[in-house]
Amino acid sequence: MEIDKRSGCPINLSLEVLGDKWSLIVIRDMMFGNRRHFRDLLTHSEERIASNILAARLKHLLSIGLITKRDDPSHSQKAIYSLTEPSIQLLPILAMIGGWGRKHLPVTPELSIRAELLEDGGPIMWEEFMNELREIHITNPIGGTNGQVASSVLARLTAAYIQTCERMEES
Amino acid sequence: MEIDKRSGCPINLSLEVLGDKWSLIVIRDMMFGNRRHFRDLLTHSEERIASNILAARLKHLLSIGLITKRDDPSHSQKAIYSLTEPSIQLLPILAMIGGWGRKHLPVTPELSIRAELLEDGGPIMWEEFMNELREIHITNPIGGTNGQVASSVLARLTAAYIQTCERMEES
DNA sequence: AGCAACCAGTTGCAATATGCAATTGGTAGG
DNA sequence: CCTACCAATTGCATATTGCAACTGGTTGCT
Repeated sequence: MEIDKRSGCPINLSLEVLGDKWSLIVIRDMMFGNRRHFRDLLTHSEERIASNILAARLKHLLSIGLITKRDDPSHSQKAIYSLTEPSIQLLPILAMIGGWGRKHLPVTPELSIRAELLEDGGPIMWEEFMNELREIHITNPIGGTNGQVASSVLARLTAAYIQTCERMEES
Repeated sequence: MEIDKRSGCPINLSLEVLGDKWSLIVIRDMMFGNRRHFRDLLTHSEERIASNILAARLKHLLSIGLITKRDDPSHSQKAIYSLTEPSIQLLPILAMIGGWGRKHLPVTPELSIRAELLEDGGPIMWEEFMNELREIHITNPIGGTNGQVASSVLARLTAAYIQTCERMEES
């Protein structure tokens, strides 16, 4: 991949790690769409990522510790990808990037719901959400896969989002 | 360049516009290093961007309205690049990206000074800084080029930064 | 047992983007 | 007139992305 080390500037290093068109999309889907399997990330995303690129991104994110990979006990060849503390701490940045895009770019209203909720919620909601993510991805990464999560913020966000996605897939 | 429109999601659109390895670096140098000319951006940056790539990025940023270009009255073929309101509003995001990198990546302490000051300053300082940027880049884009700016925040930030850069160029 | 559907990827190949060095046409100052 | 500087551009090698088809394996159903 890329291990240039162009400079040790924090912004530059962050960009060397996350500054491409797909890494943050993958993290976004894991974070807000609760997508934890290869197939989920591949097919249920708006942007139709190609399988080889998804594989490369996951490998890369894995190698720098932004996600982890576990076997899914329910299916011998299924893998569960989880966020880690560093990637969970990207939440405020993703929230602000969404807010910026919503303000300055030609976004689709339906797909902006998530960004809008996050923006309205502010730092307090972000903290709450991050705690839920820690629970789901770090404390109990296996159980969090299916729907038994009682997390209110994630539930609120994904409900609106998944509904929209499915509505758009039909049409 | 790229006008895919993979989806209208705010995060995705932002990434389509800024999700590469150089665009935010250029904005960073204009914003925090007060670099307004091609030559400045080309040679006085840590990461040694190539001239063709810098030209392509500037053209791209220009085309989407994140920067503007004016003739420099002091030199007929010199151009002054300025930030616009949308790119000035990227400041909090750059500040947070810097903070994240500082926390999770192997940054160089000297080059982290800027990110540290920004982080410590918090949203209040960001507002102040953004107002200074509006003054320098929008209200009075020509005069702001050389050193007569009395802006305290920018002065504080760039002083530490430029000093470091020069120290490193010597060695 | 047999078969279709699903699983996480991999492969080959074309299209794009990036990185580097050299060069361009023009201006400024001495 | 000559050197230094200006904002790029060109040609060419390498790296990354994007697309479609395919792999080897597992699961659930009948």
